[in-house]
Amino acid sequence: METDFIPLDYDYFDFQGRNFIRIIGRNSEGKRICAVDSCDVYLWAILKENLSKEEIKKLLGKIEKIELDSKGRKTKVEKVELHEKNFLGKSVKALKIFATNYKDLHEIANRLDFPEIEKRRGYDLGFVTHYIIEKKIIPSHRYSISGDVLNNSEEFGGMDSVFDADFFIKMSEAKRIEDKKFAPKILAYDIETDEIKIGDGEILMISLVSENFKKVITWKSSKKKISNVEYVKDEAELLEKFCEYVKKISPDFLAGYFSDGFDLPYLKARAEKNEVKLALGSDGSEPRFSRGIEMTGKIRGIVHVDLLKFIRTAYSQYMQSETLSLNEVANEFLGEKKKDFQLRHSSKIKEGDWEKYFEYNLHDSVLVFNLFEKIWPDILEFSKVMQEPIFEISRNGMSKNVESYILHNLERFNEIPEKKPMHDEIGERMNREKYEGAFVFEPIPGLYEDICIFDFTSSYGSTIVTYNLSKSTFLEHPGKDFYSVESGGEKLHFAKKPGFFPEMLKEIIEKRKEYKRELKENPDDVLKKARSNAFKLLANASYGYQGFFGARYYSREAAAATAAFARKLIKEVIELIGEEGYKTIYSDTDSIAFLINKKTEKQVLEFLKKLNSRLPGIMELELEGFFKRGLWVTKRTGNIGAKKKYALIDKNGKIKIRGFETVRRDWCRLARKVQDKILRMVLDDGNEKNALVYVKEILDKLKKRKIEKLELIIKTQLKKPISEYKNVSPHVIAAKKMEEAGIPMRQGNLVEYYIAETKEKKKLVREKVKLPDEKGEYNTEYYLEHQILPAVENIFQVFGVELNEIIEEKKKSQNKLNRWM
DNA sequence: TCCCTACCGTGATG
DNA sequence: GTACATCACGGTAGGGA
Repeated sequence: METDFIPLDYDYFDFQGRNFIRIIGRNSEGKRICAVDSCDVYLWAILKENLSKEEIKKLLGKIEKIELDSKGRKTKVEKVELHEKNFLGKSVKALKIFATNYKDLHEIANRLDFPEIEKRRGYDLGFVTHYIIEKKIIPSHRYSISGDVLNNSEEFGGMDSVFDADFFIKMSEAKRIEDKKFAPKILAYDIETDEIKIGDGEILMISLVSENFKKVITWKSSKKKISNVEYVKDEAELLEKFCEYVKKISPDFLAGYFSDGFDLPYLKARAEKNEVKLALGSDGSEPRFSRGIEMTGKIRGIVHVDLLKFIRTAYSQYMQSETLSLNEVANEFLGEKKKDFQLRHSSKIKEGDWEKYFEYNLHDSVLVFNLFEKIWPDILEFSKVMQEPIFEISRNGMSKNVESYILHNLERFNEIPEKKPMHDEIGERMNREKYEGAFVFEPIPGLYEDICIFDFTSSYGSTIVTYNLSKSTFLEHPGKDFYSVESGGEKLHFAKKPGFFPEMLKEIIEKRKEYKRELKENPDDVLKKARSNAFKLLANASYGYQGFFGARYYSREAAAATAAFARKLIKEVIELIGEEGYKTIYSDTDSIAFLINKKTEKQVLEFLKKLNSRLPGIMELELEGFFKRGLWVTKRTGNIGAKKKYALIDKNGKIKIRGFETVRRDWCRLARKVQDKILRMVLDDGNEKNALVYVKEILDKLKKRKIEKLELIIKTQLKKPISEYKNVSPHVIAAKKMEEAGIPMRQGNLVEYYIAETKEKKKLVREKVKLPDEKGEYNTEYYLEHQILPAVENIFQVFGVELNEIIEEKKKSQNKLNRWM
């Protein structure tokens, strides 16, 4: 049989002592294909230098004789070949040692303790990754495959008859073909339960949403007929019905939100309690969970995607949302919110409210479904670019993604993969001293007019490429042709001969530029946008990757040198900008803000061109924008300019605020709103007059308690378990109070509280903490002194206005007035 | 008891 | 499973006066 096919889900099994890959995917007719394949299994033994032919031959003979008997599986080294390879850029002689089973590679590596062998590599990739590298069956691309169709065959122990697929193919050939649009079958799901802790309460309902399919399954409430709602007898039947629908719909993706950490483990736990099998897998198997800090739930044959995880790695740093709750994320991506419903224990839900609860539950799945469709192009491109299955790329952090990209591109450089760091090595790396990071210019506080901002495109990425900075190009002792830079009082040297890491990164940056250019011509091209985005993220993460202690290609020297070269260059550019007659007012890492000093925008752009022609390597400056005004303030402690805090307004009146309390979620809404408004007024008007009137109004309102309590709620994240805090800060007290109220608090939870008036005089803020629904009056003095004034004071200071004095004056005059009356 | 400083902790920038 | 360093600023802990 021959068919086209998009591989989506990969796993492997053993049959007669050998490894087989099982790939589930779909063809263009919408049929579900399960393809089985195998590949060579091997590891590398890198030989010491200057071994004679004789010695190598002898060694080969010894290795070929290795036999294993581990865990009842008898295997042996099948074949050994000698190859000319590269390892960390150096050419080496290496033995390719073939084995029967991937799981035996570790054991074989342990047996290779011959003095002729320098290093053993390539046995810690995982079989799926190894297979993809070996056979080039890259996830999410389209292939034409051929092979025998298995139908009730004895082969693989009769697996084909158990496995739910339209075709079960023993793959004999595969070739990549031109891609066309692929619309996967998605099923979104969401559960509602009585308790938050996994398995503690009953599952009340499950909602399922797919293309033209909406359903809530429940065993609660009287069986009033409501469209989309299906009633079952009890929780056990609910679980079985859920599995039944999943099987019937047979989706490519089962998508949830925080479903790795909640929905799926909850379902599993309740299934165990009810003694029901949660047969979600295509072969009737139950979901499997990985142990670890963060759980992941895998379903055989269906790709389980927890959207929260992908959103966290791919988007969160560029998002506006203050939390990654479904409500906020859906609002930002789709402009849709969750339905309003006050969640409570089922025993407290009145008969008439159940319908609302069902709607709420169903709508959550609708949001998840729509979210999936929205971010699907990015998921698909990530998978294609990193060449790993969607299950992995949707969960991996960016360091893992960078590493996947590297591993899948090593062969072009004839490179043997480096190993993962062992436990002790990770410890050593973590204990290493921090290196110096970016340069930040200390601004002189003030309101400035006519500002231009330049920044370096992919600054650190371009630096790595320009100066060839990587583990394999780092020179312990400088040789002939090298780049060098000073960092932390020592000189770091890197060979000029291009290394594979900078070379790969160069390709990434070039591709990113190419797709970005194409996107400019055709802004609606979703695919190009996704691809451009994937390469952008990859380029941006590569610097952090080299400094990351868990990286295979970790190089603190390369990371330190990257920061050092970037620091040096930006200082030189600031110098050049000054020589041209402009005045730099601020700079942070890769951007420079300067006054254009009565010159025209055209002149500035010409200067930019001139600058670019003088920059080394692939370093490139681009125009960030021209701005009408900009404001820089002092730090609250000391009279120097605050870094990482400024506000800009462009010619269209568009405002950009960085670092100010306005953009920080741990300040109350009132303080943030007032500061935001004042910044806007000051930037619009160019003076403080109107802003002053406004702030006085607000202060007045606050004193008269005309501000709603909701505006004064402070939100802070609990970053670790309550017991681990050394300092008992207000948010820790609030978290403790919530626990006492029966709300389990875990790290990552957002704590909300306000500061209240107290009968006795209390010194510490934490003694005045109350939960939002706790009775009490808000503490006007606190909000005045610790929220509003701190947020606006130094803005007025720029104009020589001391807000404190004005308030004091007012008090004095009022006192006088009182005396008169 | 008050005051000062070191340190903790969160959440920003890039 | 976990990319990096820099920075502002509120708050508490804890010592000295």
